[in-house]
Amino acid sequence: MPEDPVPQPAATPQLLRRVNALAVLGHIRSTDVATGTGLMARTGLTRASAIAVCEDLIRRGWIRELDSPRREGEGAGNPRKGRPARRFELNSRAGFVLGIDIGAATTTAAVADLRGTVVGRSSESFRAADIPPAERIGVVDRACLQALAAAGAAPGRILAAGAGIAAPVDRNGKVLASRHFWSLFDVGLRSAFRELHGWTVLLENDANLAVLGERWRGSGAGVDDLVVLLAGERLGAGVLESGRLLHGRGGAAGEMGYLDLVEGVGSSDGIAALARQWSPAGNGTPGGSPAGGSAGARQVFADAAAGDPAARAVLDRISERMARVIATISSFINPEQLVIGGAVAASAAALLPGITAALPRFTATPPRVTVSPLGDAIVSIGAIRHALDYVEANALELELSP
Amino acid sequence: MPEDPVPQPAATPQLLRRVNALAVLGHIRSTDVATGTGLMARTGLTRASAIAVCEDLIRRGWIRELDSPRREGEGAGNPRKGRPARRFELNSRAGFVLGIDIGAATTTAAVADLRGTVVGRSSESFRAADIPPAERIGVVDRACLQALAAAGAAPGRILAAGAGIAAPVDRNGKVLASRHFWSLFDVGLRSAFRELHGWTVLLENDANLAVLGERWRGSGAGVDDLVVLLAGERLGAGVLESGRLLHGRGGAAGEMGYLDLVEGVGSSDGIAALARQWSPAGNGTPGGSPAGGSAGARQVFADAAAGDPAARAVLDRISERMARVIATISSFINPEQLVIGGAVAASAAALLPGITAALPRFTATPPRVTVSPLGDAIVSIGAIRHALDYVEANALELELSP
DNA sequence: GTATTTTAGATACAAGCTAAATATATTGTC
DNA sequence: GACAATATATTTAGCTTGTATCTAAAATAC
Repeated sequence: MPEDPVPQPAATPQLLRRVNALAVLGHIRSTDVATGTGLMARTGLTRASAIAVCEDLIRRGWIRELDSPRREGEGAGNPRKGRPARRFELNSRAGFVLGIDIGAATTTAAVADLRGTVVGRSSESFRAADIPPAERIGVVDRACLQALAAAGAAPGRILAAGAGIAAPVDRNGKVLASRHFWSLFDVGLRSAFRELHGWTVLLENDANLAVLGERWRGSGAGVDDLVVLLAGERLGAGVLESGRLLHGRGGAAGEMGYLDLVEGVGSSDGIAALARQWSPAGNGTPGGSPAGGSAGARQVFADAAAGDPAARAVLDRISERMARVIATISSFINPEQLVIGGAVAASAAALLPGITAALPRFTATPPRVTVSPLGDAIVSIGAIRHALDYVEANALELELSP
Repeated sequence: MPEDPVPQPAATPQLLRRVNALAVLGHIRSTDVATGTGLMARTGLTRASAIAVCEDLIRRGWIRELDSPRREGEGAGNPRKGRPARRFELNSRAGFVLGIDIGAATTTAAVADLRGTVVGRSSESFRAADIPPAERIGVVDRACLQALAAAGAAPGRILAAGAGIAAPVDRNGKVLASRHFWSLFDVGLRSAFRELHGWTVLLENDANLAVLGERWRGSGAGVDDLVVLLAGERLGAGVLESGRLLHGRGGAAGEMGYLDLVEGVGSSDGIAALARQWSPAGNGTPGGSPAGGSAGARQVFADAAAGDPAARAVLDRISERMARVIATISSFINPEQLVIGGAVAASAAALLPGITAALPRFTATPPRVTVSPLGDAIVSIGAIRHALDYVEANALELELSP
């Protein structure tokens, strides 16, 4: 007999405390030191409620009260007279999150505290391409444990782990790819980490995490309609619309593999190939034989910077192609800003003027185009942000270990 | 002295009633007749609370109680024994909404009750292209008042009006287009209708409304990742991701004007032009001179249906182009389903097999492709849905006039 | 040392929900 | 036709979380 499920549990008085506590916690997180008066202003609660909520949060371990009566020179907002306010601050080491970037060759894990400060980081490589699933998860696990050791945090203190892979992941964390070894990180990683350490794993597409990271700590700070082109081994887009990640039906939003526009553009190998293809026959680059991979791509950028006209021409054409890709994105998504990130980002600055110049020819609403300052860490930083989002939304349901 | 604004008002006990009342109202809306026991099951409330909420909703005018003790043969869920349940139903004529489709040439207004049943409809044409703003709003106003008269509803009973225009509209209802006469419907329509009748106008892009309508009453019923290609005078896409409309920064998401892929495909004029361009030199179509506009397009479809090979070839090429557009959308949005709507929809059924066959060549994640059954009403139905969404979300803040 | 100012803490009370006990109306059975 | 069974309604008490208001405390300024 199938029970009628309750779609939304009834709103009980406890919901009020939950809502208000999250608002209070959010404000305390956003500021250095919070006082009752400050909380009243930002949350609309009365002092009595605000302080009751704080005491609740102290009991749960999320914040703590400072005992020193008041620091001098605290700033403009600090009144000179009156009874000193009770002061609360985030207990930023009440728990930690993991941000994991699972690449095809290497896995990087970073540990961050509740303020998002990275306190440990470690990488591990997959030795062979064809290792059994358990081994793969073992490699990821090792990177995580090393990062935890570096952070001096026990595994039990991890509140959530964000993990990015280079494959479509739907809203429920299910991996769509059937081709690669990625499919093994789906149920496998989640259940393995839950069993091994009790961790909650939030699996996401790497480009999606990149856009979260870029908005948080990159050049897209605070932009709610933001796209990151993650260009490296492959080209993927992470899309934020109105501050929300786009997934689409099967998590394949931003998967541009089939776009012939994209061909070659946006991956190191591809750029090297285009350079070979587009260069004058004999190959005019002084760098010698046109190497493939990132070395080849780097060579092209170096030659162009040195003034080599052939290399310049290659970059111009790449810029134009890139502009077309960006314009196409703008047609469907209309972002305010687009960030180029990933392995190509380092050299992408050279492409920026060309892209910006070409864009208005292809779209009426060109986004601002920038290059990510986050480098290799873009996905792991985004994974941290993703995990923190989860922790912040579920703070009152999570138990902090002492 | 700038007051510190309260971002989110504190959650007070009244919020509980609000949340629970909306849940109850939602269930009553979804069913024919609701009882206390049914509400308990769906909302998780206790009987006492459920009935208290109902009495509140009755007082406010949204629902009413049926006096007849119980209808016989009510259905399987109706128990045979026991004290008869109090029975509540939606007061579906407690208020009305307007759905307005403002086209370049014609404005159509539809009046619907709270269940979404259309109870009045009317159209008005813009006589000249260059009429002053006030006139334009007057034409729209006339269509609305005629529809209201047909519905037998007083203007004061309109709770919200959804209005669609063929231009980008951002999340705040601001029109982006500078070129057309659309920009005049921005602040103008809103303030005019507020002053004239006290109506709240929700302005939206027409394709966005179309996708809302299509999910509600079209072939995309219940699909949360849905795209509508609105093809007629122009080609625009309305995108629903996770049940939410995509706008992008300036409301220009789905504006494909600049995409050269799109050229010709998806508008009647364009199809006629392609037919002329692609037909064998002398023009093999028996329909005589290749007319432009929808007549020309219709001719191509008719010829193809009659077996004319040249016309067939034209349709094949159009199908392939259409498939490429759809595949590009899939790369960025990855919808579960894509619906072709608008003036072209009537003949688009002939293109469907070709599109469906071509799609897998261009994308790994092809959406289901269908043709809208809503015809010309697609935008106005979507506008009704949009207005109803607003009314349903703000029911407790809206005052019902008796 | 006293007034002023700012915050804390305490008390009273209101809204909304749950839970449990009691009351009521209908059907089915003997 | 009385009575049990059943499903629902209604009432009462109590809990949680708020607000509002009053009083107390602790600092600065003069």
